[in-house]
Amino acid sequence: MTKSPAPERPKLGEFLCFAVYSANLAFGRAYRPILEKLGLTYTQYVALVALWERDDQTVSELGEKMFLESNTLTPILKKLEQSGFIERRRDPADERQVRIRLTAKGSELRNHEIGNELFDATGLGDSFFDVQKSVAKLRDNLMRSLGD
Amino acid sequence: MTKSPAPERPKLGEFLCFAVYSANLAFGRAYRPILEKLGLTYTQYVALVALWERDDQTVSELGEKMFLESNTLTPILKKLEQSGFIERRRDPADERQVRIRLTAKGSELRNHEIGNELFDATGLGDSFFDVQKSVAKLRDNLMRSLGD
DNA sequence: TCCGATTTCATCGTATGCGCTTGAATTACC
DNA sequence: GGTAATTCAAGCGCATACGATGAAATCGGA
Repeated sequence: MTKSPAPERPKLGEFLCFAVYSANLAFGRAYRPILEKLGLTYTQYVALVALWERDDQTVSELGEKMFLESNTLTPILKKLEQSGFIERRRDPADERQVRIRLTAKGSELRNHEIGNELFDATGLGDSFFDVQKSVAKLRDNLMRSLGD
Repeated sequence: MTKSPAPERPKLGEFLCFAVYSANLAFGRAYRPILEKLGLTYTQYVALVALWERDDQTVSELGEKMFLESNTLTPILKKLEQSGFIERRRDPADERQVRIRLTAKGSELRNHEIGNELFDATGLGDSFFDVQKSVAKLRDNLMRSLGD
């Protein structure tokens, strides 16, 4: 959306949703060549970051942090398993759940300093953190508005 | 990425790219039920907004505004044509180019006030415009860093 | 003029996202 | 304690994104 009192002819450049959409495309393009060298896609990388934060999560837990459902996550996790970054195993205590664990190969990547070179590319300087917080808040507000 | 002096264990919640990624998911989910009623997907809607701003554009021109290439845009525009929102026609003066024009049906939607109800859902209040500008700037900086 | 380079759109294969549905396992409830 | 409801992962179809490639039209220099 644009703003509360909408202009007669809304312009793409005034849409917050489009700014977010296109910034996401830009991040995807910026990350791709970096992650490609490691044999990772962006979403796979996000899953690894979530697992570095806490290992041994179920698909749902991981999905909650990534804002994804199992139908999206399952194929991604299977790829990560094929590539040897993680292990997928049914929980013996509750066979409905699949627990995701990092392998040694998956843990190692943690020290790779993957996206740091992109800090400068954002060109935000000191406002980096403010923008990060604002966008996270925006996301949380939108997500909450869906749940009601 | 997170910040310049990286923490030992980067947390998902500190990533600007993840904030943008997940906010984009949230917008997609917020828009879906609204656009569904009109028989539009989000990307199709963006294409229409760009055409409302200026009608009769080539695929490349539209792609520049939407930050998309013809390989992504072509199937989307074909869908919009099938749905009767636009017309696709080769430019007689240069048969390489395909010109995109709104149909009457496509023009009408302009007055539909589509995303305005989402303004409140963002929960940003007065900072809405600042966030919009910051994220657009972020996108432009990232995109520029790719072009060099 | 002629032919190679460039431009423009389109096709193909891969990887998400998501709604819908299925199927297996567990829990709740009478 | 047996059946209904719930939970959880996964399968399927559709709609983007994008790199690589192809094909047609145009351009430009010898």
